[in-house]
Amino acid sequence: MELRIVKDNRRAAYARARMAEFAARCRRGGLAVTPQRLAIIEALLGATDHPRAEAICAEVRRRHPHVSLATVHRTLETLCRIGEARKVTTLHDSARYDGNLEPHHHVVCVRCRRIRDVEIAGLERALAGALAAPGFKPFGWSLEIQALCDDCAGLDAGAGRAPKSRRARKRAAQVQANPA
Amino acid sequence: MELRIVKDNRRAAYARARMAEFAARCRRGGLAVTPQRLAIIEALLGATDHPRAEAICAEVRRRHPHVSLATVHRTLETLCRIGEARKVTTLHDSARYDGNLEPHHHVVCVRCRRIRDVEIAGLERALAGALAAPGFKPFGWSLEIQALCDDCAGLDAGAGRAPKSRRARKRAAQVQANPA
DNA sequence: GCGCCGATGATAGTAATTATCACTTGAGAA
DNA sequence: TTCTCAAGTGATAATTACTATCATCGGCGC
Repeated sequence: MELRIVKDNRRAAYARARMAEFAARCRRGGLAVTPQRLAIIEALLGATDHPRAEAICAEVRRRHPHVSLATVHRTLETLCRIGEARKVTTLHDSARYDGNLEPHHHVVCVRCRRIRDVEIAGLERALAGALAAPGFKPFGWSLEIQALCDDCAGLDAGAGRAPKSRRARKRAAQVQANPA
Repeated sequence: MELRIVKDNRRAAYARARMAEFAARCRRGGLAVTPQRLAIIEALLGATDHPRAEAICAEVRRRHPHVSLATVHRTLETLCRIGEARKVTTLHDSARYDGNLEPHHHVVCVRCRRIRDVEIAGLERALAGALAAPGFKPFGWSLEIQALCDDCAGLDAGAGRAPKSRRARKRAAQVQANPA
């Protein structure tokens, strides 16, 4: 298996294509198309460094100095919900530790924050030697599977009840649409 | 490729083995063996739910009610540094967003928090169908490669200078030993 | 053009770390 | 065993990244 760093220069065309259909996608997702949302998705598509909300906000403010950081936070979460963005740091709420040093991977319920260890037979072998990303010295790796656990999937299918995460109980409503 | 949830009942023996060599490993890492550290690694090895610092602290306090939450935070990071624990949430500092919806993966510099997109040819195909973890409804997945970027590796090899992350500049010193 | 409900800005509030610092203690030296 | 001292700890203040609240604004369906 071969690893290849994604080139930044591929991005311009991709960003243009995404911007072209953004308004339609918003409406399809039941969202109003606002100048803030346009500016935020544009800034996100223009960045290849997986920015934080603060960085997006700074970029957006170059043209729209009035935009609030709170709006940027809210909008980025909204974009993830309708599938227009991904959060790289799935469970960034709080640090989670693992005593298991054997090679293994994780299934994560994005709603209740449950994490289970899983083993994937053959994956180590298949990836061996493929992790030498140019410009980096790798020392570990792990596969993360984003999911809803059966309990949470049941809740979502039903009426939608409160999640158990710390920050943001309202996440309940948000996660609803994320897993297509 | 086949996925298998790691059974909790395997853990007791594993935990015992790890505890048996913990003191020696601490000394090898240049760390004092304190009752707090013993209690914390024991609590971590006794848990299969990838606990937060607060949960570890609660467990530890059942026997050592005086232990400080700050010590638990510090110790967990220390354990990661000497390789006795793993942090599941590699970049939990702050939320990072990605506008790239194409299937891809990430190389992460744990020191300067740089993230690059990478593609791994054949990985999608190899894993197809293998992600059905019993008890979960998966909707996404991604491989994370933990690394030092060349810049940071250079710094570490040299004298060890300040990192760029937000929280915790002292992390500089800590990361030093992690990538074996 | 009108009106409504979602969206936004400003700001206060919250939670998870992290820093600080005085005091304690593990562990090698004597 | 006792001594010494740097590493480790507890208590708590400080920081930071979000999240809630709420008055106001403005897309968008009519």
